[in-house]
Parts: sequence; C-alpha cells; structure tokens
Amino acid sequence: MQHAKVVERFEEFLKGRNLKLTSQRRRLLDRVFATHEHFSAEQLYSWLRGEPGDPVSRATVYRTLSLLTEGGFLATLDAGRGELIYEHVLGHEHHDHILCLGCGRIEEFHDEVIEELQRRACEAKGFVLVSHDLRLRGYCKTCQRRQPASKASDRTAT
Amino acid sequence: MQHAKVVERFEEFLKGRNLKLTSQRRRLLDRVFATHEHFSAEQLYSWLRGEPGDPVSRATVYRTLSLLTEGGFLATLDAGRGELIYEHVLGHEHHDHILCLGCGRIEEFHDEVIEELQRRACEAKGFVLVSHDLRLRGYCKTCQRRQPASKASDRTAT
DNA sequence: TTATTTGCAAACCTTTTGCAAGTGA
DNA sequence: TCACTTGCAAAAGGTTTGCAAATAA
Repeated sequence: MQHAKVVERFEEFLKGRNLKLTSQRRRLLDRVFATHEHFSAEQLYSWLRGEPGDPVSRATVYRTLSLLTEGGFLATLDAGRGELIYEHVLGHEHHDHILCLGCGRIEEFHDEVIEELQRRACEAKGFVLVSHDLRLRGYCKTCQRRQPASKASDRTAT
Repeated sequence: MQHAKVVERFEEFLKGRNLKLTSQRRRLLDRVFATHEHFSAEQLYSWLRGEPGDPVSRATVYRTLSLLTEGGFLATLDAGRGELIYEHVLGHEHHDHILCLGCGRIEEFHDEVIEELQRRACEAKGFVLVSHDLRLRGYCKTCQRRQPASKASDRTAT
C-alpha cells in the first residue's frame, strides 16, 4: 500500500475520533511504515531520537503506538522478552511467528489449514473468535550451531 | 497423579540440584496441585496468606514458581493481562488456550493435527522446535450476550 | 479560542535482587 | 556446621499518567 494512502487513512481515523494530526503523530506513522522490521516501543523511540525531525518524547511514543494499534495500523506481538513487539499491518497479510530462543530472531509463517482448524476449535467451545496468535519457539539454524541440543529441562510452557 | 508421587518427584528434583525442601516450598507445591485453576503469582500469594500454614513471602512465591516451572511441574501462560498465569503440568496433557476477552475466562483445547502442522512449519524454517503456544481470543457464550458483536476496531493482533 | 497534545517526571505493576538473619541436612 | 533459604525492602524494567505549557483547527 502506498504511503499517501496510509496517511490518508490515519487522518480519517483521527478525524473520526476528534483527534489532531500533530507533527509527532505524523513522524511516528511515517517511521513505523518505513520499516518492515518488528520493533519495540524503546526501539522506535531510539530510532526517532537518532534521526532528524521534531523531537518525540517517550510518553508520546507509547501513546501513539496505542493509538495506531487501536486503529488497526499496527499489531502487537508478545515475544516473551518482557516488552511488546509491534509490526505494521496494512498491506501485510496475517501470519504467525517462530521465535528463536537464542538470538530473539523472529520469523513469520502462515498455514491456512491451521487457521481453519482454529476456527473450528473455537466454534466447538461456543466462542466467537476475534483474534489468535500462535508462537513457536525454538532455535534457528545459527543458534543450533552455538547452542548444545536443547534439554527437556530447558523447555518452557508448550 | 497422586499427590505423594508429585511430592516424591519434587524431592528428587531438589536433591538433583542440591536444594532443600523447606516448609515454604512444600506449602507452595501442595497448594499449586490442590487446584486445577489457572492462577497468577499474586493470586497464589493471596491464597497462601489467607490459609493456615507457615507464612510465605511474595519473593519466595516468585522464586518457587520459577523453580517449579524449571522442574516441569508448572507451565506458564501469558494471557495478555500483564501478569504470567501458571497451571500445573503433571498428569495434565498438553493443550492450547481460548481466552475470553470479556471475562478473562480460560478454556483449553487440543488438536493433534494443528500440533503436527506446527512441527512441519518449524522444520520448513530450519528451526528446532522447543515449545509453542497458541492462544485464541474471543467472547464466550456468556459474554456474547452482554457484549455487542465485536467490531473490527476492537481486534488485537491476529 | 479552546479542546487536544505534548513533555516531564513521578507513579504503576509485576517481577527480581542484595543482604542479613534463619534453617534444613 | 554451613551452604542454602527466607523475608524485607529496594531496584528493575516496561508502560502509564497527572499536570502545566504548547499547539492544531
């Protein structure tokens, strides 16, 4: 999706909530859609500090990230490292994640059969499904070389 | 699994690590296996304060929960409510969770086909799978009655 | 003009940790 | 005995919030 379109949608979203398009919000939006990486609030804050532009405080970064998430511009992912990870959504198909326990690397994958089975499992319990997330954890090729084979005692919740 | 057997395993586990069986650890173990509910550290701490027995500090609750998790006695679940949720493992088959966004209720389910597809997805990316968790989020039957149908803007990461 | 935003620093919440006193083996 | 544990309170780490000054519309 072209960036102008994203900005337009954001403006509509703000208007619909009687919110203003400030230079900080605009900078956040631009920066977030300038990368395809997964990032944390702190990461984004640090990018913004290091790049030219109107200063943005940490508080505003958090507030705007929430806003973008509510607006469906961003999605969150808890990678189990104590901080929320964000990724942008528009023009980015739904996918699940594989997390490397060694280096923190995040890979994406998608399996339509799994998706369908999830819908059925939910129905069977009488729930209306709103969202889901599936996280696989293990060691990537690089970390498999560094790391001894994982022992049962290293395993976390499955 | 009978409780005596669980205690025996815990003693072995401690012995193997040169750790001692204190009254606090024993109380924690007993309490945790006395329920089939999912609970948080704070919840457990509050149970212990309200019930007769040797006092157990918050710090010890956290330390012992980590110990029990490492030993494979407990599994953790991040239900997305800001705190870790625990459940006991022994005699409890692996399962995934469905979380109610309305009331926080947690249901369990299991699908062997999904499990197999996860293994394959992991292999395809060159990862060695250690663990996984799948969380479906939606509204349970009770909350569907209370709650208006969910709108797209309510949706969180999928 | 004026309701909304921002930045700052303090507050929050869950979890972890340093340290001196206590205790199981 | 003595290494391991506990409790306390302080610290940590990510995130949220109150408030006065700044700003978009």
